[in-house]
Amino acid sequence: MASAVDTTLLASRLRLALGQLVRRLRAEHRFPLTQSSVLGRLDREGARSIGDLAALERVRPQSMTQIVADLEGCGLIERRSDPSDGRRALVVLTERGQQTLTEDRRHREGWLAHAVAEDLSPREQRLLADALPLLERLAED
Amino acid sequence: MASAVDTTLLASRLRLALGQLVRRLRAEHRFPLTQSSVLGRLDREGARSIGDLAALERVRPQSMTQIVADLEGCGLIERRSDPSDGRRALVVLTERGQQTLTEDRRHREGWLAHAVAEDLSPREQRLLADALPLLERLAED
DNA sequence: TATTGTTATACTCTATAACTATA
DNA sequence: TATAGTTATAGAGTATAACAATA
Repeated sequence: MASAVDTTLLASRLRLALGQLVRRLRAEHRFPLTQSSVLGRLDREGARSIGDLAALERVRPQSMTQIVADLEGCGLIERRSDPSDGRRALVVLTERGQQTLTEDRRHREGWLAHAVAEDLSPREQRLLADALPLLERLAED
Repeated sequence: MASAVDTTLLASRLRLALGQLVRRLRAEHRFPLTQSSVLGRLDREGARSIGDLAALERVRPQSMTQIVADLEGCGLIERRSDPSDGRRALVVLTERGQQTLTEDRRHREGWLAHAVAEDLSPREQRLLADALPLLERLAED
């Protein structure tokens, strides 16, 4: 059996690495993290209400209103009123949003994808891919 | 040989997970990420100038000035003028900063350490620990 | 003149509180 | 009255620009 992991130390180093990575990402990417995240989610999962998006992205509904307004201003998403409930606004990707997202992916989403592709060996990429679901679980709940 | 990793997709999912994790961390921790990072670094590596800290944490010197001023306001660090260069200000942990840091660690640094300890199996903790150096390398350069 | 650090100011992202509209 | 969303405002965190002090 492998030696036990010091979870406190692990968390501490993870937090440090996360902070630096996010600062680098913010400097490199065209879209704020949450906006990018919302675009990707709409692409993968289809139309969503603002409240749903807020819950999924773990921001307040008021914050999501602003995020959606910004994306709408860029022409990347559209609102469609829910026919069954006049209060709800469904958010969908526009064609331009779809294109922008695809472009972004095709260009490897900038710095991070480049770093993953260039600085990590195939074996290390595999290791990171295996560990990623753990990060996603930690982020989920 | 294992199948090749889609680095674009990997980067995309990693970015998503990072965004959510950082939002959760920001909500859970007593110190902003960078302040916490600076305290930990001073503890591990000893006195550092403001310019050095800025470079290491990848923020602007002006931002580090503010961060150090906040930490000084809380009594967690002290400035000492460098006897060999009157321009430089060396930043050192105070006893209280040391205590605060130790406390924080002892309490598992809050949410993240708890999540790592509770939500991940020992095997998964090991996997995350193995992948962590990769994240640190990505954050480094 | 180059380097270290500070001050002043502004921008980005998200939060809280109060409000409107629909159910 | 409860729910979905918006508007207004504030706060944290970091950036850029202009400046002061020392080398």
